[in-house]
Amino acid sequence: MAARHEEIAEALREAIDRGEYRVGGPLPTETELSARYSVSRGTVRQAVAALTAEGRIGSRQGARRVVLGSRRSQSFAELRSFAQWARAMGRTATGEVIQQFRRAATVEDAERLLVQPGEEVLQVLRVRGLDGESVLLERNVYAQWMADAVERLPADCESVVQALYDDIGMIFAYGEHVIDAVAAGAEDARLLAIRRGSPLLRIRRVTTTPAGRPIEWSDDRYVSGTVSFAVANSIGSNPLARQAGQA
Amino acid sequence: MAARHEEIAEALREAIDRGEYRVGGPLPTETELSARYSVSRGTVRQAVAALTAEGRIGSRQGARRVVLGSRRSQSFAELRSFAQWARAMGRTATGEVIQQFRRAATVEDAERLLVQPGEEVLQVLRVRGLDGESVLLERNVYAQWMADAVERLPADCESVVQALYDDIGMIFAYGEHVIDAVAAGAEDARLLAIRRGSPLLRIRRVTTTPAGRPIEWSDDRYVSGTVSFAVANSIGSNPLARQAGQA
DNA sequence: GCGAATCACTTGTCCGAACAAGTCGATGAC
DNA sequence: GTCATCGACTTGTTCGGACAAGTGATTCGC
Repeated sequence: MAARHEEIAEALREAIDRGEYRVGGPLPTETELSARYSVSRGTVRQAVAALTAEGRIGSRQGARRVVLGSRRSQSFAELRSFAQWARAMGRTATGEVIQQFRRAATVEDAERLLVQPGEEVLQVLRVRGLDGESVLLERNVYAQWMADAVERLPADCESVVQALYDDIGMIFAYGEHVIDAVAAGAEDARLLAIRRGSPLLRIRRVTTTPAGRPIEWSDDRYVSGTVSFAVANSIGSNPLARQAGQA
Repeated sequence: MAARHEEIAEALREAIDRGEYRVGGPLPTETELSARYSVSRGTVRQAVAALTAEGRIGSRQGARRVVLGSRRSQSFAELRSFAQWARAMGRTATGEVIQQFRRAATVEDAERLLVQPGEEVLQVLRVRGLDGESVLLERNVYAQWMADAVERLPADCESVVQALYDDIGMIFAYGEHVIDAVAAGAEDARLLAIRRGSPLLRIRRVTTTPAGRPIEWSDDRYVSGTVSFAVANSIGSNPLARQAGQA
């Protein structure tokens, strides 16, 4: 954290969590904040824009900004890495590779990974746990240029993202996620030790490098009751979009 | 749409959808865009910041911005209104009130709606359909100051949000949502005409006015396979946060 | 007493400038 | 051929200013 506007944003977050600014109450004006932190109004606006995007404060032209709520849960540790998130929550993540093999890319694979159909891809099936309990079944398909590095990982690798960063400097920069609910199939039920037909929260995503190159796509299924996702939206910006159901 | 930076953002969105900028390819530089649209660099940055937040483009210091993907689905029609979303998808939404009564606020109600425990609230149970098929069970609790207006609505009101806006100018400005999966209970199964234990996608949310005053909280349960949610995240900003499971 | 107009204040938009930090290809040394 | 250096280019950060647009309390007229 170097940028001044990030420091200010963090200071405001902490002030809200401390209760310095009451929920439902007003935030100081831009002019007052710029005086307090000795920065220009533009820098203050960058800071409050971040809080607005997080749903912590509301903003309307002409009126003071309003504190909408304080984040009870750790809002760090986001979608990126299961292990990082677990650690931030004070829990321990485990992982185990059940199946791993190379195959030719299907049309679907090719479309998501921006490669040619028939090109080789690496498919991996992992079960992941939290404090010893299995909570997540992960089906990943990696692009060919990533396959070697993934195959070198130990079968019980705790954090894939971290390991790939340490090994080859790979950064998972962007992700696109589709969330829905499905019933556990036979394989799901067996590997997660739950009953067939149990509800699972399914997240399908495509991850890319900072340069926009697709790395992998994944089908993650969480056991009901173990994990939930939170998102804030405002009349101006809607980070989450609802889509019609289709497989 | 009046602001220049919004016009430019929309122009860029359309250009991406048209394929003018290839997926995986670079966007023009800020300097070039500011020349093309005859605006300052700051205005261009506001425009591209919007696309970055939507996950359409990636941005790194020093390198050109990259097109990450074009939104296939209508990215308008967001979390706000079920009916508005359905209409945008070219489908027709229906709604029917199953149950509606006033009761004293529980501690939980009071916390979410920022009112005193014991104060009167209005609870409503609705079933909503898409093209005649029941897909959503909605349990709402409205704050007292909203109760009269809600009770005046017809039982088969198609769009609650729209009706409340037309009646009393009420605007649903901010929402906080928690998403998980649950099994259908007895009541869920009966009202949605599905088997007990079927997976449901559950969205719990609190909605507030532009001034930050809580209007209602809601527990929405979608039949599996009918609706999914999409969200994009980047290394810099994560609109979606994962939370540990707890009821 | 009550509604309408007024007005100070606050946020939104846009400009132009300067410098810092990072990327990426070209150049050059070995 | 390979690798390090360099330099042009691009995005990130911050400043200061000006005006537009909207809010909310006060004042005023009736």
